[in-house]
Amino acid sequence: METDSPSITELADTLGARLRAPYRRLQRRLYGSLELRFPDIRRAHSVVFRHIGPDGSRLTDLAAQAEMTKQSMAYLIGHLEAHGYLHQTNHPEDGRATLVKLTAKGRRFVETAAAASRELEAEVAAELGKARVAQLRELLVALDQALAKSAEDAAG
Amino acid sequence: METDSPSITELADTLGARLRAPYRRLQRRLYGSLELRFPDIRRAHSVVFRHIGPDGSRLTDLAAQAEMTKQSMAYLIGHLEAHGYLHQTNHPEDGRATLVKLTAKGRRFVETAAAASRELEAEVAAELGKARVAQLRELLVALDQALAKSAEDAAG
DNA sequence: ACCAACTCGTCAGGGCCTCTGACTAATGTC
DNA sequence: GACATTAGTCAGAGGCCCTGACGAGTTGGT
Repeated sequence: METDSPSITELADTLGARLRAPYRRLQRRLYGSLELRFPDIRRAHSVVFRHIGPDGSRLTDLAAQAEMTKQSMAYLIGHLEAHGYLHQTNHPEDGRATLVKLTAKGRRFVETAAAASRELEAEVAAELGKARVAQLRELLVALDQALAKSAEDAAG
Repeated sequence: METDSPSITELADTLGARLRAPYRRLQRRLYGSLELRFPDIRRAHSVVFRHIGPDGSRLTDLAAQAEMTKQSMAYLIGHLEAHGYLHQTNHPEDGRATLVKLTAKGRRFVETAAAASRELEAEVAAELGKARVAQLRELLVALDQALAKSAEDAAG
């Protein structure tokens, strides 16, 4: 209370800090609105829903897309299957593989999350105006590409 | 809805996804460049450096600013103290409290991280141009405020 | 000056999420 | 058919965050 001294790094006003603040806020709002209806789903599970294909995906592919180990992905999938969001079957073309698919409940979650996301974005648009939101989106895509490009240059 | 695309949610093109991509990339680049020189420091520790004041901070204040429990903050501080980035002393004005301060090594880390951040940002500016980076910053601040405001409205 | 209420930080314990290493079973290659 | 590769599992560990309970110190009312 007494030492209200300003933090060190936050003063640096890095681009990362500027990105982090709204990202965290958005996350909290979104998961906050979903946790009542889908209490089994936690943040870690979002990578599964983010990458799973409409016709199902292999565990290995999901793990690769999420940039995590197969074991970790299996842990997440196990939880979601136990709670009825996914089901696993033998892959029809590869006896080693499993095919992970959304159940009806899983699809319902994805749709609810998407709707909540759209609603949040509408609130933002009401504050900022559609034009500025569009501009922000465009700049974020450009930023991502710029980072990808300069990473390549650094590696090459 | 029944497309052949590899992902479901990523298609939704949410603002969160647009924010996440460059944020993650930035994080990876930044921590990647630091881990060789400061292998003891992991991502979880960043909240300590982010909030610690130039004259030190109390554990309780750091925990509150990081929005975590005092126990969790103590865990992080313990690690950083063990590796020489922080030191703890009795608080001169409150016998219950400790004062957590950066050591010289800790300050070196903060400065190195800030420099790496500036360098990354320069690379981005080289791609996008200074004007667009400034515009992006401004929009990110506006977005954060918009989210804060609409959260208030929802709560009130 | 006292005592109750509060606050600071710690100890103990647990859960979630991710990792590494070792393994089996199925597939692909020669 | 022999061998390397790939899909996924089992076992174990560590990192990071939580809750609950606690002793020590501070604060405010009387």
